[in-house]
Amino acid sequence: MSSGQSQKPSAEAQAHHYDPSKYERPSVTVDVVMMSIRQSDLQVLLVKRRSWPYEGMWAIPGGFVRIDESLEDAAKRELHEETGVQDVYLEQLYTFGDPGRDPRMRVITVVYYALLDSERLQVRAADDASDVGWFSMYNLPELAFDHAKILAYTLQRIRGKLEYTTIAFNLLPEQFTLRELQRVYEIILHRKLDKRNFRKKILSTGILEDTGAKKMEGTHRPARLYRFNPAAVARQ
Amino acid sequence: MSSGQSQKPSAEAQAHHYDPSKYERPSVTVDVVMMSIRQSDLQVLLVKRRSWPYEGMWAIPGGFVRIDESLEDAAKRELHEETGVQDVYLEQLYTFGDPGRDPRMRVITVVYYALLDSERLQVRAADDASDVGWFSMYNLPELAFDHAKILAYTLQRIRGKLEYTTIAFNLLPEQFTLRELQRVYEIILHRKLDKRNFRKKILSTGILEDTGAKKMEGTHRPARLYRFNPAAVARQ
DNA sequence: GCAATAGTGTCTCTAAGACACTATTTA
DNA sequence: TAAATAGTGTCTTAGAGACACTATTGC
Repeated sequence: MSSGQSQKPSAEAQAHHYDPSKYERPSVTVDVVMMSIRQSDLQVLLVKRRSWPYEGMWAIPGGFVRIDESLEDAAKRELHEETGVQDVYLEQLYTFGDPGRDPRMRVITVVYYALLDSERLQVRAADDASDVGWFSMYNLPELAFDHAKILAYTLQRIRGKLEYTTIAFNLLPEQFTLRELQRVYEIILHRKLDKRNFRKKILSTGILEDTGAKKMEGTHRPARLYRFNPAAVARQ
Repeated sequence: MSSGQSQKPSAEAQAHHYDPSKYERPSVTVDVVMMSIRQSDLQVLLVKRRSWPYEGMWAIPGGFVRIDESLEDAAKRELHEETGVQDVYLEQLYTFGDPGRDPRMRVITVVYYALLDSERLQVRAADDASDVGWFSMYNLPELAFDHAKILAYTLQRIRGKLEYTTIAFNLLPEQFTLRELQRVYEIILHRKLDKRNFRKKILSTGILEDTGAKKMEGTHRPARLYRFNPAAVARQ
């Protein structure tokens, strides 16, 4: 049970009168892996540590879960504080809680990841004053705690989800071309995809809606702009 | 970051001298969804609550995470206490932490699930004295807390994993017939599978090894006994 | 030889992947 | 008309699923 009392017969006596306040409790934090497509690359937002332990190293942003907020609310708050954006795709990744992962005390961290449309981020581009920065998921700096492991696991997860979900759309603005969508897939999967097969597959699912508009850019044929059609996903 | 200190510039002053002991902390428990194939059914081990809240209702077994044990160790301990078995397939499912999910206090629970070979369980069959019982995942009693939601999510997860992993083997003894393996798939997916297609697909993966032995049982042709070959999985 | 379960092969259909040319725009 | 990117179709192959009969055992 997920409760304050154990129900095992073997431990019944203590369990029944268990007072959790008597026991030392771990701290619970929420860390948020915020990713976006920037400079044709999959990048993650990291913060630089200013004190022991791991002073000067980069870390995934996070903080304590407040006593009256849900885990997801804590993650949303963290996300908003760091990037200023709201209404973002957010998903729980995994909970890491090995004793000793933080030398100061026992910390259990529930990790979420967020996929951000870079266009909505540009507002806070000046944020890069000092100790917050975007890094390529393929070329990370030295990371504090077990954060290298967490980012490796995140990448694995979003690659898996890319195949059978619509998470890629969260990295693009509302309207986008098929080529832009293909680039998102290529960047995350880290390999080239065949243009004809990609378009055939995506369009055959029916999850895209032609907006009728075209993206004029440069001295070449303009591309159609599509829009994600959530209704089509539900229909499947 | 997954640590005791926030690194946001905005909160730097407090963050730098943050003392987590000043704040009210949530409790952290580990709940374990223990499942096994029993009576041609997918069953789950539940414990009956003896006190408020949800008195008399059934719940997923669980307990507090000790300050010096990992989450997985806590889950293993819980599993061993309830079933007496060790070396079991165990995987983290999800972390549930909405405020109010336990009316007594803020409890964040990291849920694991375990798939047990029913043959190894028979030793403790007499355990069903009073407040521990096996229930069909398809016909659950009224459950305490948010445990109905947790079990629904568990079923969804193992169905997904069945397709692209080898978790099914954890529900069978070391040697088993193809018919027995097919029954495991049918019970979890909750639909009939075609015998020829099932055998073709499983055997084509090469993850099974013919033991040479046969299972004689009843008045009919005996079936070949196979063994799971983990080496073949790695090779894939 | 009867009852009961084990074990086997073919055909169809769909989806994935390899692969190269035409269309449209601006300068 | 040149440069640059958008957009399109066919063939092959692999895997999924529908489908029915023969093989082996104990009694």
